[in-house]
Amino acid sequence: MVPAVANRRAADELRAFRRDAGVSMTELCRAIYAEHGDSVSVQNETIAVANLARIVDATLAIANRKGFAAMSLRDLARRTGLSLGGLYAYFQSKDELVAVIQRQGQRQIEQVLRRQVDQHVTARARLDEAIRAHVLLSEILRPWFVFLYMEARHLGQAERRQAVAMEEATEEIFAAIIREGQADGSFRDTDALAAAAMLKAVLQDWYLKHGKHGRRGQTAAGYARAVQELATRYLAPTPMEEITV
Amino acid sequence: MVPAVANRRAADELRAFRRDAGVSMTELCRAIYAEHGDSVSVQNETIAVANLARIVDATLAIANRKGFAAMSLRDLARRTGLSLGGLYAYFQSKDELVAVIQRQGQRQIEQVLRRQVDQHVTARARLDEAIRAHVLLSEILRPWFVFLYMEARHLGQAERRQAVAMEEATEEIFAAIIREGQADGSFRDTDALAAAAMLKAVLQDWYLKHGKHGRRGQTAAGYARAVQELATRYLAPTPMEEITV
DNA sequence: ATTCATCTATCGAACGTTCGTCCGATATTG
DNA sequence: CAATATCGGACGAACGTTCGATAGATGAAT
Repeated sequence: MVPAVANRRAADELRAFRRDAGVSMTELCRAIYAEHGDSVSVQNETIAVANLARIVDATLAIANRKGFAAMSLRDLARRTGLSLGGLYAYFQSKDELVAVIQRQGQRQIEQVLRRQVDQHVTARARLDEAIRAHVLLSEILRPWFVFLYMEARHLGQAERRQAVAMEEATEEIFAAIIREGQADGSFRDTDALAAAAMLKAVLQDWYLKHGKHGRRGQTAAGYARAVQELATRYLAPTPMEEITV
Repeated sequence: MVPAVANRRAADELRAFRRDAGVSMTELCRAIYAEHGDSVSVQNETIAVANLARIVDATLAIANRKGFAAMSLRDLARRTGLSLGGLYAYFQSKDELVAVIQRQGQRQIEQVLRRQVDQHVTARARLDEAIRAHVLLSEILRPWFVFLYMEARHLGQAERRQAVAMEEATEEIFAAIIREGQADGSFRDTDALAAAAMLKAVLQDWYLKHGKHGRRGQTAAGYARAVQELATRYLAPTPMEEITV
């Protein structure tokens, strides 16, 4: 296939996923407003969600570039167009802002991942879909994924503990699928959790090193296929004559 | 093998590597003093190197926990036992401190990696050694590796550009070995750079998620073997009868 | 051996800036 | 006109950085 055609197909696949998965900045901010409405003193939902989206968008953009700790609320005010005082109508403190983004991001990501995986039956298909969904979702919500990864270690103890738990839950989705495949003989017998951890590391590279992959002409859909192939080869049942290693 | 025995062997391997590779905090700080002596106003080398070691050690510890931006020089003074003014005998500004640690860390890591790889001849042996050396070195210098990874994006443009270049150079070490193996038929034909990138992602997981691996009882030497197996299976030449994919 | 002058490494108070946060004033809306 | 949403200046705390003071070591002169 000509590269240009492959790129177009990859873009199509991404667009279709975005539509089906139903994730967007607006949707996520509506969820934040619904759940943390107490912290938001603005009553009008339309206004509140729109401004929350600008605030979250700007926070992710600035924090991705220079880190949340180095982002000042004056940076945030400038980029959102709101004033310093105006910002405080949407969160109680800078610390609460990072906590809200963390919690809502974790929840949505895990939801989408589970929903996508559950549309398939066989272990092979479920593993491929988990990989594909993770890459495409992290492409759509890249700043959000980077923020969750980079800022988790700077949270308070309780919040950090929960972030770690949520991340291991995502890993366990992969491990469970691998164990299913081992039970029905489609995957070889190896430490499922360790295999899941390695797959996850490769999946995270997609959004953490986005610049590099982009420079190399890699697409999200293409990367997903490469990781699927890695999983396939790593987990392929060992032929009898090769057991003597 | 009983786990306790395996753990002991793993610890032995790590100790042997530490001795052979000849890397240590003191050695690295001696290199910093030799190269950035202009910024250090302290003449006595023994004193200077000892205090540099305390400063670098404390910087890495604090930055790993809450990020370099959130580390104040008062934090650093408390942990090193030096005063605010005393710190400034060892660097000209907080920004210079992060830049020095970055540059010296990058240099030493790449040196050790190349030296270890060049002790072997065949592509298989060189790849296995590159993987082993990366895991063991990142185990010894874990705070340093984490610092390089997490704080690179907060540097100035010029410094960041160089950090990215150095990281891709490390990746190219792996890619070159894979190409050698493809040329002599010991590895299958696939995108060598993409394969190197995936391996590197898995290698980075070892130090970025150190807590998780530790909790699961994984050792550095054991992790290295797991990654070697991943590389072996992913790069194994495809048997004739399976080509019809 | 003692003294004194010099040099070195370290100290910690102080400076100007910027930070997160608050709150009375103002603009906008139904 | 009342309610709501936003504004921007002000506040104390904490920041990176500077600099004159100081304690200890060194070495030459007495």
